[in-house]
Amino acid sequence: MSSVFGLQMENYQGDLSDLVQASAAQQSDMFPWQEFTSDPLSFSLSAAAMEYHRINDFGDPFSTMRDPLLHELNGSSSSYFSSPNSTNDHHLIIIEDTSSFSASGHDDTTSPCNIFSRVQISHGHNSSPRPVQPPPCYPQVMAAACVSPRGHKAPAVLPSGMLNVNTSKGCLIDNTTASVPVQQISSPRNLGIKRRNSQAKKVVCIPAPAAANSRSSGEVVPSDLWAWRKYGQKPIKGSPYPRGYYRCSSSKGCSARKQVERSRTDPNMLVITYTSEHNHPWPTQINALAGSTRSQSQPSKAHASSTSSGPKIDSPSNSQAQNTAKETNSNNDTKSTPVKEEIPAMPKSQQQTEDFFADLDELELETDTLNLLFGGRETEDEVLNENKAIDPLLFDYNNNASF
DNA sequence: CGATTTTGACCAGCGC
DNA sequence: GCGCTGGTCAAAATCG
Repeated sequence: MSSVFGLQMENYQGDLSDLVQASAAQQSDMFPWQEFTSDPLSFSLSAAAMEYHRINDFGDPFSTMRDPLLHELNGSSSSYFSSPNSTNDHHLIIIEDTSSFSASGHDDTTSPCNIFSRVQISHGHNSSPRPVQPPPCYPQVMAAACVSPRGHKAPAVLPSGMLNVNTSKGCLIDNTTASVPVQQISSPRNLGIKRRNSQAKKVVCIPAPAAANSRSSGEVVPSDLWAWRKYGQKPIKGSPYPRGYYRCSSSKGCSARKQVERSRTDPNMLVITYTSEHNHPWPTQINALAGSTRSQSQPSKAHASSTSSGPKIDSPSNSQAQNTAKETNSNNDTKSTPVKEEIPAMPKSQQQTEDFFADLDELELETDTLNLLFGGRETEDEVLNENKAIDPLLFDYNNNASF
């Protein structure tokens, strides 16, 4: 299973998938990951959780990006998680990019340089990164973490709580030190693109869990904790894979959108582009249901083979689980649904990582403790922040401790 | 019946 | 100005 996660600037000049690859290569060059691969898992979930909370408590430009898959990438620090299994290391490298690249090669000058993040999980140190030249103004700050696949229950999900991202500070620094982006600002055409791409975007590159077992035309959409409704699909020039367009269905009026497409260079990778922000908190058990997709409302079916107990509709993570189940169900559907999440068979090499996620229970406990440490939140904003700070996936992990 | 997915059509921006 | 491409809309189909 591919193990590259990437969160990066949307407005990167060139193919996003290429960027993903480039990111992997660059990061490998920039950071001696192998030095981390031996780090015991104990390194730290707790430390990461602490850092995560610290980040969220002290604010972050991404904090407004309530997408659970995104905002959790906020933060500063370079915590790193390593799989106990060094032979199957999945390194989540979170990089915050300060630059603003236009997907069409133009600079988006309106976008704060630090509103985009880049997350990436490099392959294990055994893998040889491609000698790709990093794009201009590449992120100089990153955090790394080892993220194990969710296994058969939740593929391609970013364990938000596990992620630590560099704060905007690093980005700002990078931005100021970057020598490339400036030159991209001038073309009059940029203005047009700027208008179109004026909204902040985040690109998340994650492994396509269903690549191995999905339908040939199928696409695995890793679930995040939001409810998404597909409103379009378009073939993308230069890519054999269509791009799916989704909008948030958790709340009416929410302008949050995301695009899901496979990397043209690495079909095992999914490039998810998030646009706009959610104007509502994370899906609660109520709105998660309300906004859930058709398949999401089939928890019983989704978890039919699951050892978990009954439908899980009481947390955002459940929504996610349902999303995952949704994709799984799609395999059984006679109707062909190109864009579906699927639950990949867990590779043996990843089975060991289950322990890793099992440990997340402990992490959640620690998270709760941290919440206490950081004081109670009584105002609505505080509650909201807390909502953003707590990784719903952690709940999912707990609820699905059996996987 | 309500919500979602599918898919062709439409629109806007960009390159030539 | 025209064609290409990407993003969105909306009607029909689908599903529980």
